[in-house]
Amino acid sequence: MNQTYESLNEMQKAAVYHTEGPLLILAGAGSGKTRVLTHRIAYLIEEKKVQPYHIMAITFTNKAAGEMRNRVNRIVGFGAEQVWVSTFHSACVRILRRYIDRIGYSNDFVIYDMDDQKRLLKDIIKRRNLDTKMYKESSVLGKISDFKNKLMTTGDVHMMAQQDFRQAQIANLYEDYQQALKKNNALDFDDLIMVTVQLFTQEPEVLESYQDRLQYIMVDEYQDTNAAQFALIRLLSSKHQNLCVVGDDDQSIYKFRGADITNILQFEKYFPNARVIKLEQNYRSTKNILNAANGVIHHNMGRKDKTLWSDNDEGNKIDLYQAEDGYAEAEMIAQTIKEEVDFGRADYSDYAILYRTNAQSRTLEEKLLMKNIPYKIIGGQNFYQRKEVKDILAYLRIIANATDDIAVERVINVPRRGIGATSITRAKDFAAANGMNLYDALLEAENIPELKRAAAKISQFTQLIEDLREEMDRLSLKELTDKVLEETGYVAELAAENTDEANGRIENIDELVSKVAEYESGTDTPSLSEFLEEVALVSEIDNLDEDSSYVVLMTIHSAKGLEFPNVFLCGMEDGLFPGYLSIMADNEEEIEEERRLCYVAITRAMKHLTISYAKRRMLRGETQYNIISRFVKEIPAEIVNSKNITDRVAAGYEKTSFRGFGGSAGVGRSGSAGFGERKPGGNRQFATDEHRSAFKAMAKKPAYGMPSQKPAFGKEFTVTKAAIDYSVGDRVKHMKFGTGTVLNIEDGPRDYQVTVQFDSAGRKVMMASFAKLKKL
DNA sequence: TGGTAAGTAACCAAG
DNA sequence: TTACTTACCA
Repeated sequence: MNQTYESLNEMQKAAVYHTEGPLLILAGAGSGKTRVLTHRIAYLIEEKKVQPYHIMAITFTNKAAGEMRNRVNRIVGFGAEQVWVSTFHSACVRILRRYIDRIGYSNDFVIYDMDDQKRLLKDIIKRRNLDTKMYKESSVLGKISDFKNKLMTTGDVHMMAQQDFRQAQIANLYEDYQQALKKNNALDFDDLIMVTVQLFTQEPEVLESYQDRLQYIMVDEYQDTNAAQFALIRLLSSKHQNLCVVGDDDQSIYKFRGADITNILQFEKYFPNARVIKLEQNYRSTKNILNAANGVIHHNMGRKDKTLWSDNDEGNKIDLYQAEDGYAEAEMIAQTIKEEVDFGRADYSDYAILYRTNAQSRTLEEKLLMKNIPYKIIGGQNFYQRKEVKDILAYLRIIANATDDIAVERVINVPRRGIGATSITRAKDFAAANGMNLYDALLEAENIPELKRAAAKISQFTQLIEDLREEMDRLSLKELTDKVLEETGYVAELAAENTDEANGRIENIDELVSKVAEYESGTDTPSLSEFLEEVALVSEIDNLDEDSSYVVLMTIHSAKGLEFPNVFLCGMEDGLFPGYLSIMADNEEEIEEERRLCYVAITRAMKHLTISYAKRRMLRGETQYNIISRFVKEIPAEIVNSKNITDRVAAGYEKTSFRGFGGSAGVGRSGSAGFGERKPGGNRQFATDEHRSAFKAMAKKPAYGMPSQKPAFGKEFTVTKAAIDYSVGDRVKHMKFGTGTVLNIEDGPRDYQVTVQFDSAGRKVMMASFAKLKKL
């Protein structure tokens, strides 16, 4: 036996050697599952002499697929590129591009993202004359997504709705939406999976050809699969039965997008002869970190019993900081990182800052910027979802697919051509009345009497598109894109604006052009539609580069599957994490999902975990007072090193921040709107020079060092204890939360801490002086 | 009829 | 705090 496999532990070996028949690998966090998967592929090829062509590995992100690909290449060498390593979505696109015409679609379909979906559905809701308050696109879209994830057709939904009026309306919307997609020659993300399943069920010989090809199938992050994905892999593997899934029920955190945890909990039911192997040895984290994670996750019921253990050192205790507010928390994090890097104890790339919601990134970003710490924010808005990028892509989409109404509507008046909402509506009505696509209607503009003067402008637009389309074959993709920019005058308009924001947008467009060029030179047979497809399927995490030296900021969701020597887990407050909604839901399952998320966060850390929370925090414009997260309390106290924030950054924080930069709530924030880095969108990464200039730009902003901020310990901090006229048991009224009962009053150093059980808003802990409670 | 200013609702997480 | 709708003016 090749010594490659000798480095594996017994359980890992068992998983690698079990090649025939269904196999469920329950792989705890950091237990080396990717290693097992790659070695398993190597083993199949080298020892079992399976043709690489017969092996498929499915992951959830392109990044994970790329990594697996590299690792397999490294172990196996020649032939490995034949292994099909892919995400669910790209695998389905590849299958559909080839065969979707068999079930009545066109092979050159486009892929709609969330934004496109919303636009499409919004229109449909309007056309059905429904109250847009009652039927919001996002919630209807959520329902439709659920239907598709469960493989429910419009017929199924109608059937289910029966005499439920609202449900029937939603079924109608679903039906209209599917029709509209088809008319636009488009599929949404969920369709990619569902339609592939439909293809396989309706066209057995297509299915069989894939079954014969894909004799060994492996699925990573199996706990995140939904019913449609499960159906897909079940179909594919049903002939040869060599399905190996790897997952961890404790890390199932995507219920909200349809992940069905029963896929993993009941795997043995679906595959009675399945072998189950548990990987419980963790190679990633210190004992303390692991114990913290175990302490938390053991509070969940209904999980497969397992306990992660480790041979690693005990390591440091978990640091726990309490901060006055979100700014102080961010300051602490930035300061700690800076000190440790300056001392040469670590590199910036050793750090990740994790949070529950994307909104938290702003404050952190601000503080990192001030301290010249290079960072990268993952998430928020994907590069390809930014307005200007989507606009240009829309032009390309129209050129590739004239039936794409959404793209047409998006840019028909961008840049301004004097074609207003009314004209567009009239054109759309005309198109709808005649069963045409919008673009075809536009071509007829001269013959639509209602359009009057707008007709000429519309013709100019269609002429522009027709010209571009005509040149398409003569030009490279890059040239075509340049041509679009030039002919539409898009960049020219932005350039004329000459604001920071407009210039940022131009930069993004330049970046798009280089991505086009990059794609073109890196592909044998580049095509516009393939480029658009790639663009539709990239995720934020895909462009995380481990080799660059920057601190990474991201949500816990994005962090799944990654690891970092040092992790900051911030915003650990009830109401933020676990989220307000999950607490309100009064449903233990929701809290359990949040708890799993917390488990994922903790287990990202290899050596050092720092948890922090703030006494008060600005959230969508108002200050909130939250108590420490219940999850923190579930970590065994003896491995927690509890510190007050001032211990850590006493000098740095109190002297510079309070006075100069407004560490207090309210001040400082206002400065963020204008500095140089504010190109619209999410991904920013700073080299030192950019930092410096951004810093300068920021320093100029009057908001910083505002005179209104009284010398240190202004009124924000030295609160005279309010004379309170209520006591425990009294009924009180709060401006926002309404009426409630006082549960507890604690005498704090600066103020009274009052716990109130509100009748509708739930339990809140607040400072008496801020809460301004009125006795009833 | 199209563009702009004030007013209002929203925010969890993502391929 | 921000993104988007409604009301209003040219």
